[in-house]
Amino acid sequence: MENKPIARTLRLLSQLMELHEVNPFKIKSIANAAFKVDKLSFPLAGKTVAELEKIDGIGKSLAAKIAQLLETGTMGELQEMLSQTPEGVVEMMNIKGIGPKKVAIIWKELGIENVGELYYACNENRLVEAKGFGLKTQDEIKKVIEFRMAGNGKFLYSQVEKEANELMEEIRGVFPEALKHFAGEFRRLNEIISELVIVIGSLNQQIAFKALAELDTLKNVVLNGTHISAELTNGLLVDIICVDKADYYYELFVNTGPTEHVDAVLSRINIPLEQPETEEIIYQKAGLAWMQPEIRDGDTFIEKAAENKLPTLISYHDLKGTLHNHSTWSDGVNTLEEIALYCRDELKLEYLGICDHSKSAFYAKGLSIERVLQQQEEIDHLNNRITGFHIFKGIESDILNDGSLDYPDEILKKFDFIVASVHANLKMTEDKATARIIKAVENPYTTILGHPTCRLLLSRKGYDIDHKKVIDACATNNVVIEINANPLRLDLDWRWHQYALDKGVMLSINPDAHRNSGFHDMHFGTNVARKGGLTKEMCLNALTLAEITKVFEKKRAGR
DNA sequence: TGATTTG
DNA sequence: CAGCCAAATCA
Repeated sequence: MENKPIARTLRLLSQLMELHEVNPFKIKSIANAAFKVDKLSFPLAGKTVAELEKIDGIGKSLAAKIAQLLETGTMGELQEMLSQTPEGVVEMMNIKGIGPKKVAIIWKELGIENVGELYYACNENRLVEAKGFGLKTQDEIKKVIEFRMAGNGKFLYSQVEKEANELMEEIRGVFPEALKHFAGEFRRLNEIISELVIVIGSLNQQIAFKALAELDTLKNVVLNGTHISAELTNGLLVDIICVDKADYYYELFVNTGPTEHVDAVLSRINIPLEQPETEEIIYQKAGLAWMQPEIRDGDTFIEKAAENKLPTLISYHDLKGTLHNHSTWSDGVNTLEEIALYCRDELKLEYLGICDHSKSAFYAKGLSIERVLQQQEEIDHLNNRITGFHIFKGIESDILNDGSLDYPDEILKKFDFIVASVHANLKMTEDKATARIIKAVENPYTTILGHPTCRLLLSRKGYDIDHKKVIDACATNNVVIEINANPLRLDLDWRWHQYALDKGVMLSINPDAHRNSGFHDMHFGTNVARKGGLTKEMCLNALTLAEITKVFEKKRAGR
């Protein structure tokens, strides 16, 4: 078991204890341990009880609990608590805006036992009756539940990828001869997946059904004509379509979708389309260059395909460095040196931009002015010691309420580059939020605008901004926009990439890594950048060390 | 820590 | 009765 699930289990335990009003000191120590476990740079699995006890924040009783969790997969105390709590009540604690204290009131005072009932109660205006709740909280809860309902059954690409590939491997194992490929949203590299579609050619559906029903990765396998519907173990719907070998490429094209794209392409074909032998032939007959699945969403690229002017999409291996990352100086897990060596030796990158949190981000151990100076000293040392690599001094500066950055100019001056992003006060009207961001973009010290909308996919809407105005401001002020590569963010949304690129705004695929494994997220960032049509020429961190050094210097000279 | 909501 | 404080929650 990895540390993440351990931390999650401990947090759940602490929340349940709070719900059931257990001794607050106990709750505190468990919540604290959950936080600490999540921040450890080494795995807990395999440690003995004695070793566990030595870890800061873990005492005798917690060591025993974690050992039990590692051994049995659960904890007695947790099971005990869960048995005393309706499932729906546990689920309510995942709703942003209400914590254990408020859930306890909803459950015990109002007798509400699941999210559906809670939604109903909001609509009936019953929540305002309870103490601690007012109209604003009720409205907020209602909105959050509606957002969750809209995302029901949907998964992040990152949550699907591993299981999807395992399933494909299994299918390959069972039917090595058959043509087969992902289609649908997954093939188009969409950030959110509501159904996993696979097309198999040259296979009888009866035979396929029997074999697939045996697989461990699938449940609820049902045969329905040429379709086999099923679910992954995580609950994602799977649609496996069995077609004749001769129809395979046509069906693959149609089922890759989206419908608007398929219709648009097929409507350009006048001659009968007889069982094409590749997807390319379909596009060719439509007078189009073949389009990668990821650029088939929207209508931006069809025109370019007609003129044979499709962009050469960026790929992961074009990335030469990584900007916007966190170290132990703020809320990251790895030390500066560990990160630098990992980037140089494992990822084969030329440079690293370190952007720990700025001083206002208290919850993330944001750097005081003094700590900024100390960190920069350490970076100088490391740059002297570590050869064939460069660390840029950056900061992720909070954009404060009024749009200003988080340090005085004398300090801002000391950074090689600055990522400016919003973290607090997300409930703003579109006008105010846009003005706030634009003010930050106009600041001569801002190099990159970080996660522009602050959204968390499937979990938080983020705030509305006038994308055009913000992008225009970036164009005039020579500010790069981040594609935050965290699979929950992917913000700037790919639907705005072309608009930005047309305005001459560069984009940067930033992992926002808080641990070395977080650099992997650049794959997800690259996926959506491809959807947006990003080329390596317009990607800031695809520049070589020499090139990006010049870009930073030029920006600094311009202020 | 600091903002927001509520009582 | 305005304004302040305390508690819960989030980032």
